[in-house]
Amino acid sequence: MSKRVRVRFAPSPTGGLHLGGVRTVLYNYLFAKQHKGDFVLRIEDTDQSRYVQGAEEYIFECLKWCGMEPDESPLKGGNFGPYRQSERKEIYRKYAEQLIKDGHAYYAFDTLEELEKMRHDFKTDQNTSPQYDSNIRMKMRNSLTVSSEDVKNLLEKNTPHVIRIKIPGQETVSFVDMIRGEVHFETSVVDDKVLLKADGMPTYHLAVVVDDYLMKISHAFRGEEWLPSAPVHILLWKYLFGLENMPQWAHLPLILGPNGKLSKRDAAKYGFPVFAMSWADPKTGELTEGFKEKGFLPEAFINLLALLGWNDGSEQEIFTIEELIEKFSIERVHSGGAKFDYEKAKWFNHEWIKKLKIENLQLKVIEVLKVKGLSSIEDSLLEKIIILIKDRCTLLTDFYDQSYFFFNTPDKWDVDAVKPKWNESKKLFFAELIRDFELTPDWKATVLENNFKEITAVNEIKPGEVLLPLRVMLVGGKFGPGVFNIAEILGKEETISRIEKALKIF
RNA sequence: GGCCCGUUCGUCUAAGGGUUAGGACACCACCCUUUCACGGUGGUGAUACGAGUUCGAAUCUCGUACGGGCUACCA
Repeated sequence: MSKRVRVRFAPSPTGGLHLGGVRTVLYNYLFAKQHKGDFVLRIEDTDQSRYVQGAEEYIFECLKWCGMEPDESPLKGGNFGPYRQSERKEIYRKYAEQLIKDGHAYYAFDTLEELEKMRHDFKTDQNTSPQYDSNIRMKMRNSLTVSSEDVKNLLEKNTPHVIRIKIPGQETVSFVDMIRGEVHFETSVVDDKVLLKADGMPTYHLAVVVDDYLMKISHAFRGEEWLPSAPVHILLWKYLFGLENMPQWAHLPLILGPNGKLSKRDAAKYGFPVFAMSWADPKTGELTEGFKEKGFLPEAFINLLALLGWNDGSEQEIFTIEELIEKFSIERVHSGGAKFDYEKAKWFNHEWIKKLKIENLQLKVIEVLKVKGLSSIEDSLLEKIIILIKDRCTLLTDFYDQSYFFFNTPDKWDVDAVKPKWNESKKLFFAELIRDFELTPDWKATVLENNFKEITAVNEIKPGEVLLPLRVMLVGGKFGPGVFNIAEILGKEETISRIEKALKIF
């Protein structure tokens, strides 16, 4: 029988959560939900020098916004805690020492300067970045080269040291990746990675293996950048817990920017977000805008991310999270990296704005308008406006640009659009229009349009000649939905007052 | 440099040896629209290259080229 599905997302709290990270969460989440398994959030904060205040809370916020909350996490707890690696520090040393006892690891006392010297001294044209590996380890200062007596002494004197894995010299390490199939590595080109740092904290390599074991992780999905260190993890599994207990791996393709791996620089350079939510660096104060703040719906964000490297084989592109849970399959994830296309991302959002129920959309629009200083708008009024403009909105922020004129009487007009053809007969026309509107009992767009056309006919004016001026009078410029729809929503009093006000200027 | 992964329209991708190589975004044209959008119809546009296996290759194999990742007491 197969074991319970348990997956994890294991970010380190160092800053904004980017697209690739969210997609990794998503694939983990979909897989867990589809198999009625558990989705664990583990914080990998073993490098205190890179720890950033607030980054962990920020990650929780992002997952919440995306609607992918973990079943177990530092916040929520669970049966396999603690879920912060910094709080599990004591656990790792035991395993590292076990490895030493079994001859799979050793103490290394080399200082940072000595390591640097090694990299410099052994550097050749053939080997531009020498590694601490089976060829070099015997030339360094470690428990393989120093007498056991001296090692004991050094340890007793609390000499700073690390524990390194002893990678076998000639061995082929293979494993089956759920996306890539069988992958092989020669151990002769793998280096003796540090497992336990001088500060007693584990490195990623040790921590990921120990925690995946202790947390009973069944499937481990992570970014492709981890593929080169997979043999280290495989070997650790073999030495520590047995290959038969190892989770199944899947290395997800990278999400690329215009030039290689997507980065924060791309965001600044090309004007699209890379983080799920805005992130303010507490040190520099630098603010990077997120998809949420840019005006994306979480449904659309999830949807576009899911399709970046995966599809269900059909031509369907718009998926709800429920559909994704049902149809997702890790085997159909691509092996090649995907370049992020912001135009397509916006298209997804547009589709979702059209698809979303008005009630749901309304809540988001209220937020957007509030940010712009428009609050306490009557619900039924807002609903009418949303229905009228939603097809022309791609981002949630567009709802402001497409609707502010309903709430603010224009005080500036695109006079250039009107003035050149403005004349006395048009003035008279609008005077008559005002009189007509005042007497109109049924304030409906269709009625207004009919009356408008009748008056143009009587005055022998082409409707097109006065339609644009009317639009400019009502909204200030050459934009917006149908003029009579706008007038209907504005109401009789406001419509007439706007015409009168503009008439004084034109 | 070494190791690993990858390569179908500009971009995301479909096609489990036999299709006029399909769809979506973007782009272009036309239609709708007396604003701007939305929408509709159509169009331009791809199997990196070279060998092999096969009656037949985008699909399998090998090589080349190109792209990406890794090469820290970072994750």
